[in-house]
Amino acid sequence: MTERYQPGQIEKQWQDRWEKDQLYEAVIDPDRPKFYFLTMLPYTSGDMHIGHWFAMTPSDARARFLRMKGYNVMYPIGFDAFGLPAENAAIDRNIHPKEWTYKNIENMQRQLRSMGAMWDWSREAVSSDPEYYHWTQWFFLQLLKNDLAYRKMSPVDWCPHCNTTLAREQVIGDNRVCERCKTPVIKKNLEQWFFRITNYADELLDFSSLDWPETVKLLQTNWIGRSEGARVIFKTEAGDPIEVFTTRPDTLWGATFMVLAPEHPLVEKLTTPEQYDQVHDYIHAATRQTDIEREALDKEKTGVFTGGYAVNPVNDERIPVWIADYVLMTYGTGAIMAVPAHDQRDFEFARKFELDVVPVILPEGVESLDGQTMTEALPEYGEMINSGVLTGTPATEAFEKTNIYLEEKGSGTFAINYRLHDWLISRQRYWGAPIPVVYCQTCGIVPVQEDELPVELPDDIEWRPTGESPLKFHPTWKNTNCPECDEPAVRETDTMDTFMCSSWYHLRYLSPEYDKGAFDPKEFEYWMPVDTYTGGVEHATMHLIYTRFFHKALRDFGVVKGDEPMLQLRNQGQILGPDGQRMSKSRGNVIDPDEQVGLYGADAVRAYLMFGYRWSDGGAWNPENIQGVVRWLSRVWTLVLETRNAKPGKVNAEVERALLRKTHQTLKQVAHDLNHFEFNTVISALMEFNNQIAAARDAGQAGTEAFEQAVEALLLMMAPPTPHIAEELWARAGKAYSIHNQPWPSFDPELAKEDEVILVVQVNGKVRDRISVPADISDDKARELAVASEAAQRFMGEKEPREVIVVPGRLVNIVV
RNA sequence: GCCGAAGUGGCGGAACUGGCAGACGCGCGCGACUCAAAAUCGCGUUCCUUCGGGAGUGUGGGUUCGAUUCCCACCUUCGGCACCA
Repeated sequence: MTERYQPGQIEKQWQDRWEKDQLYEAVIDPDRPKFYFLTMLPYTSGDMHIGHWFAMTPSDARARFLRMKGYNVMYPIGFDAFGLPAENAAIDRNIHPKEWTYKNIENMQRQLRSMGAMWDWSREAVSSDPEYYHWTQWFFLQLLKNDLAYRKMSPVDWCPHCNTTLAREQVIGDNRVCERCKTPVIKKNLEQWFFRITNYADELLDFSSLDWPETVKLLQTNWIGRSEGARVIFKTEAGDPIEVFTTRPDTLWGATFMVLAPEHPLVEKLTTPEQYDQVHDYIHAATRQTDIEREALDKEKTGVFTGGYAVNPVNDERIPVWIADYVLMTYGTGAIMAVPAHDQRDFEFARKFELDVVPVILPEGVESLDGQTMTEALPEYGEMINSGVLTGTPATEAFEKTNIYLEEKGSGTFAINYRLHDWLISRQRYWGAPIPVVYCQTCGIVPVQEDELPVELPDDIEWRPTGESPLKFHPTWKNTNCPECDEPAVRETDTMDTFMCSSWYHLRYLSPEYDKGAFDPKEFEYWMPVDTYTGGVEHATMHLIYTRFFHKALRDFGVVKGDEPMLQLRNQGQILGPDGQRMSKSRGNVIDPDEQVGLYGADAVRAYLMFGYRWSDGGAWNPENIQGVVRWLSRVWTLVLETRNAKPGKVNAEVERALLRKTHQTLKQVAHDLNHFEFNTVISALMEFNNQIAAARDAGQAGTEAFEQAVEALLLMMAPPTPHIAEELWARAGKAYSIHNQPWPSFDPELAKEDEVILVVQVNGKVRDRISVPADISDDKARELAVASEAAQRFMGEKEPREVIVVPGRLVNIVV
C-alpha cells in the first residue's frame, strides 16, 4: 500500500526549510532581469481572511513562475499597522493599541507562513515601527518644504462615534455614514493639514504608461472629475464679486438668476431684512439635512430668494440671487449662474419660482425658441442668439469665442475644474504617525528638524472619549522647544492618515533596515518600479491615487525617479461566504483559512482558490468543490510514488508520442495562463495532464523516458501553484533539492504539434460529421475528403455544393 | 438618473484573433472492490425526441457560409458616482 497523502506532515517542514535556507531572499543581481512583484499589504486586523489567501496565493504562484523563468523576483510582505481599529480595540477591550497591533502581527505572520508563499521576510516592514514612521514623517517634511502641504480651517466630516475627522473618501453611502462604523457623519470646523494632490490632477489622468485594468483607470478618471469651462465674475449690487464656474460660457447671456450654496460666505451680506427669516430658516434646514441622515432623493427643487441682486457681466442685466441646496459648497465655487433655458435643473427651479427663461442657444434643427412656452431645457450646443455682439456665433466656436470675449472684458477666463479635492491627512487620533511640526508663539508653524526625527509616540497615554487626540492630554509629550528660537512651544497633536503610510511602503521594502534615508538608492535603482501589483479593486480611488500622487511629488523633489510607481495592476475579486453573502462575523459565514488548511492542507486551499473561481471575479466559497483538488493532489501523490522505481517495459510508440505531445501542450498553456492571471485553467490543465500520465501508466508505460519526463514536468509545473507537494515528491523521486531552484522546463512547439486533427464537417453550418486527417493536410484535400464523407453526402442529397469553406485544421463547411 | 462589468448544464466554470458550446471539476446515477460502509477505481451525465433528428450560451432583431464571441434594442444582477454647474 502506498502511503497516503498527508499534507499536514510535510508542509510545515518545507516552509521551515525554505526559510532557513533563505530560498526566497531577493538580492540585487545585475546579471538577471529583476521583477518586483507586490501584493497589497494586509492591515493588522488580527486574522487573515480567506480573501487574503485568494489575493495572495495565486499572486505567489505567478511570482514563483517568473522566478523559475529566470527573473530575480522580489516578493515582499509587511503590515499596515496604524489606524482606527487598534484604538477602537483599545477602548473596547482596554488593551494598548501597540500591544493589540503587535500581537496581531505575530498571529498573521504565522498565517502568512502557512501559505507556503515565497515571502522575502528579510524585507518585512511594519508601518507602526518608529524606524518606519520616521520616514513617513520625513516625507511629510518634504511635502511641506515644497509647498505641497498646507493648513487650513475647513469644515470637515466628523464621525461622532470614532471621534475623528474623516476624509471625504471615507464617508460612504447616500446617508453619508462613516466608512468603518456606519455612524452618520456630521460637520465640524477644524484646522487641518492638506496635501495639494489637485496640483497633480492632470498628470494623474494620464495612464498611458500603465498596464492597469480599464475599470480602475475609469474609476480614477471619474474620481478626479475634470471639466473645462470658464470662471466668471459676477458682482453684487454692493460690488462684491461672486465667482462662478461654468462649463457653458456660451450660455452666459441666458443667465437670468444666480444660486448660491446655503453655506456660501456672501449669503449673509446679500440677504435683505425682509428675506432674513426665510433665508435663515432655509440655511438651518439645509445644515440639519447634512447632520441628520439625508432623505432619499428629493427631486423637487427647493430654494429661497435672498432679496439681493447681482449683475450679469455680459449684458449688465440685474438678476436675483437665490440660495438652494442643489448648489454644493464642495464643488466648483459654491455658486452658479443659472441658465434655465439650457440646464434642466435651473429650468425646473425657474419654473417653480417663476423666474425668467431666456433662450440664448439655438440647437441645430430647432426653428425658434420661446422662454415662456419651453417645457424643458435644451442642453445641446448651437448657434448663439440673444447674445449681444456674439449673436450668430456657430456651435463650433461658441465656447472659445465667449472665453476670449470674457478675457477681453476682464470678467472671466478659461478654467478647469476638478471634482478631486486636496487630500486631508490630519487625524485627531493617537495610533498614527505624529505630524512633525511645532507651533511657536513667535515663529509660528515650524517643522521639526530632520535629524530630530522620528517624533515618537509616547506609550503612556490616557483614553478619553472627548474626540480630540489623546496626545493632547498627555502631561508632557506636546511640550517642546521651538526648533528655531528655542523658546517653549507645543507639538502638533494630530497624526497622519494611514493612507500616508501605505503610499510608500513599496519603497520601504527595498531596504527596511536602512537608516540614512527612507530607502537605499542602490536598491531603488535596481528594483523599482513595481512590475506587478495585485490587490482589491476597492482601493482604486484612494490608495491607488494617493500612491501615484506621492510618487510624482517625490519625483519632482528629486527623491525618486520615474513617473509611476506601479506599472502593472491586477485586481482579484472577492470570496463570499457559502451563502453568497459577504463574509462577516455577525452572519456567521466566515471561512477561516487556518481551519481549511487543517482540513485539506495549504496546497489544496491554494489550488482550490485558483481552480474554483475566475480570479478577477471571485465568488461564494463552496465546501464541496474543494474535493476536486484534494482528489487531484492525492492522485498525483500516488501516481508519482507508485511509479518512481518502475522498470520500463515495452515502449508503446503511440502512447509515448501522445504523452510527449501533452507534456508540451501543457507547458505552453500553463505558462501562458500563469502569465495572464488565468489561474483556473492552470489547474485544469495540470489535472488533464495528470489524467493522461495515469493513462500512460495504465498502458504499461511507467518508467519509460517519455513517462519520466512527463512526471518531472508535472512536478515542475505544480511547483508554483502547490509548492509543498511538488517539493516533497521531487525529493521522493530522488531529485536534488530544491524544486524551487529549478528552471522552468523548455517548451518545444514541434513536440506539441498534433499529427492528426479532427476535422469538423458542416453542411450549411450544421455539424454532420467528424473526420480524422493528417494535421498538415492541404485545403484541397480537406475539401475533397469532407465532401466525400458519408454523412455529408447524406445531408447534401442531390444538391451540388455552392461553396465550400475550409478553416485549416478545424473545419470544412459545405454550403448547398 | 449617469458610468462600468457580467448573464453559458443542477453547481463552479472552459471555449486563444468569428469556426466541434459545455474542457476541467463538484454533484448526481450506474457498476467494480467490500459481509457492509467509507475511501478508491471504471462508465454515464445540456434539454427534448417518434431515435431519423431537433433545440440550446438572459430576451428580441441584425451582419455572416458560420455568432457565447461582432452590431442594434431591451431585461436582469453586481459595482462605482450621484442635483458636478
